[in-house]
Amino acid sequence: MFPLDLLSGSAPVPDAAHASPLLAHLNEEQLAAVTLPAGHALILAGAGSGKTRVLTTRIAWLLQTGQATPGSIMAVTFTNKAAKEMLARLSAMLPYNVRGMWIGTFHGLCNRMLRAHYQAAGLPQAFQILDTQDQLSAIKRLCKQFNVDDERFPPKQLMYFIAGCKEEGKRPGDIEAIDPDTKKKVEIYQLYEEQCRREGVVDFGELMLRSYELLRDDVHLRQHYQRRFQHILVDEFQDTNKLQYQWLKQLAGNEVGGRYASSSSVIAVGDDDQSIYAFRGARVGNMADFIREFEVRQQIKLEQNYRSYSNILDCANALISHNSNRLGKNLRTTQGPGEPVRIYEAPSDLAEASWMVDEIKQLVKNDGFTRQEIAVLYRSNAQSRVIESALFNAAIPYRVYGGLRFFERAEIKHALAYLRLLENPHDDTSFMRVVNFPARGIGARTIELLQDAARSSGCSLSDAVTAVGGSAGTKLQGFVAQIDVLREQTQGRTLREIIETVEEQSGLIEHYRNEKEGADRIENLQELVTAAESFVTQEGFGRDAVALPLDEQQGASLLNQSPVSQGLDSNLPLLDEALKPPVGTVASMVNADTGETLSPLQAFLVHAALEAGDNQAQAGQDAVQLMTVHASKGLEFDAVFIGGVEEGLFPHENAMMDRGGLEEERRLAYVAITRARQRLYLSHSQTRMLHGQTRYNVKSRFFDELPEEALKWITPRQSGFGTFAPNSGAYGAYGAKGSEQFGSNSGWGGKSEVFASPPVPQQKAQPSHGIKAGLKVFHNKFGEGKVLAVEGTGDDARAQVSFGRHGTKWLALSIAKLTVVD
DNA sequence: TAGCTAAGGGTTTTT
DNA sequence: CCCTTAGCTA
Repeated sequence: MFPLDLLSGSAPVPDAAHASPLLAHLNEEQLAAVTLPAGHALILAGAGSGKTRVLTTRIAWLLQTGQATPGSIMAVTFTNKAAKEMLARLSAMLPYNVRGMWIGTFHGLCNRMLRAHYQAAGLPQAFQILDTQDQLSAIKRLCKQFNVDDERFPPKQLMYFIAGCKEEGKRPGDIEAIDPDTKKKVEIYQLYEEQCRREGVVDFGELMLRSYELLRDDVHLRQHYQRRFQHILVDEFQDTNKLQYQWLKQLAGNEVGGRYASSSSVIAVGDDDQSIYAFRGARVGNMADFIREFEVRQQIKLEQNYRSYSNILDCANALISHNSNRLGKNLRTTQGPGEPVRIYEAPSDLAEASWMVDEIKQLVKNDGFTRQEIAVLYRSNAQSRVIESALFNAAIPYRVYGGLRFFERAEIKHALAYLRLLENPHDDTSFMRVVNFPARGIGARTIELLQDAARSSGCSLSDAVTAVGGSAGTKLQGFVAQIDVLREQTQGRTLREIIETVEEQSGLIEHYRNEKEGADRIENLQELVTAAESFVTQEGFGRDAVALPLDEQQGASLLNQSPVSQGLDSNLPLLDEALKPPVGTVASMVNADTGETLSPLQAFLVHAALEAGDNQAQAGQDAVQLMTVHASKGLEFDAVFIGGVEEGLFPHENAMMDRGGLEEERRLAYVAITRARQRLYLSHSQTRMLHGQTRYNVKSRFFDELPEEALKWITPRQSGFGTFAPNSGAYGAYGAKGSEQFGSNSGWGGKSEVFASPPVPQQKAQPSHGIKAGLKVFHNKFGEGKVLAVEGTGDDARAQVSFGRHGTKWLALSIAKLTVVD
């Protein structure tokens, strides 16, 4: 579809590059990508093709060959994890400190830019960042204040609306609202913005949007950064949203007649087949737009896979080939076919889990797999429960990814709220969070009075306490006084001392000491102190910026040599911190206009908001890894189980609603499959407990899209058809031992329906229509389907029927003609 | 104001 | 089925 132009007509690669040990062991595709000549380029990096290696090696190569200086490079990633990995690999390759370089997440870099130019951006110097929780509570507060009907406008929905608008680059004034509902939402969006400005806070979307607007509207700043960043590298480009792409365009250079014909190079690295975040605003279309708008001539495909055996890759390739509008890519390996992909059909989710456990036991005992190299992946979190309990009962250590992260925990948020109030008493979100925690006898009524007072005088809650009379007012003033005392007490103390004092004096520690489940929370509060401590040392606080270690001096001199600086507008008061001697990330906290630095506490609060911390629970030793398919992206394991590969679940029924939903589900399956190095299991279950009721699922259509030659069905033959003895609730678990002797490409559980219809749940009264959950029925339009549930009686009776390809539908039995199939 | 009970709602998720 | 939240009562 697009011309693949491998280095043809390109500038000669500097000689030094060939001699460089950096480039050793790169394959042809990788080498081409690493040594791309200046100019915009797209690298289509397949799963397991060494994408991160290419990115980091490219940066190192640019620096080593003198084509770039550290200050002229910007590398953007999506997650902190990816940014950290890039930094770690780079610092291993380069002889100097890389922390001053502009390598980070979109939000991290926007934050850095806004800190440096807070005045131009119209922000207070020490603006705080709202995470999603904070944002929601801010919206709830606002809705209460302005009597917004939370039935018609649920705060969550308003939050999605506002975040969505910002991701599209839209301010309230940019939205064309015709219907009254949208008009109201825009009005609330406007009020929310005013509230944020009053309180001196920004949400995640605001970081991005404000930074974009700053570049768009300030020609000097824009030109400065455009001249500076000669090399822009973007990771996971398929996950960028509209605003992020626009932001990149501002940095990329001068738009001439709709084209980005600047001297800088934008290298976008991504994989359209692994785009799984459309639901949160990611636009795969940015890849095609990038090719068109930047007139990309250099496209390189990294298709050599270093992860999996070919049976696994054949499955992945075959599956994804069913998608349309792909940029086109086929993974290959030199590793040979390896083992077949095993497919298992279970009678129930319980049996599926218990089969997994047996199989895992075998893998560890007989096949030499380590537990931490075994992953169980699932489409939705709800599936983890059965698997967890099966693993738990078998005493197999496991670790579940996802859930609350460290800085999102309630006790941590409470402590942070106190800390934020020390910095900014007008932070009403933080005020509300802790004004009555631990309990101080300040209840809803008092808060209402306070909010009324604050609104009528247009001030913050903290300033309004004197306006509330009576004992309520006394209590409120007591709280504010307590914060003031804390601020006084912690003046000039180290970060560690500040946090310890706050945790103790606020009464948080005491409160959790009296709570029965409080021990963990106290431990976390102590962990917060530790986290702050390592933040201070790692990030370079407390060090004398003048006494730079040798590596940093080298880095500094390199940075100062930057030829880019000559092109910069010296009349601008701005100075990029990376052009000055770097002091770790602290440098990013230097305010370029005034030279002021954020205090360690301020910087730590920014860090806490921007990086929610580890996403994984107890870092147990050698544990089986459990996670959603989404969470598995970017990871790899020796053995992978993908459970619940069923219609309605994977592909998920809700995903089928929106356009392109099925294709995103398929990409999701593609991501899941390509996680496996050696062994891959796909399983589906005939019955599954969901929302308290048993559902009958047919196996996923994705099975039909896999190549038979690479598969092996391992469902054991049952003694007769008694698997579904009517009214029997429990199904025995199957031992994996010897199960494979039944495996064949066309055998049990394959293309043919093996098991009889599911059992009919026992019912007290038989409805007259004769439709019952579990029955197989026929519909003139949708064909054969399975009844999942029946509701109501008489003319109101309706049934939920899963029609496979046509999805799951609710049908009124008085209207729809359903006939029962044997 | 705090603690309990009923009701509602339940893809996927990073910053 | 199970968790979160809202509303109600002591």
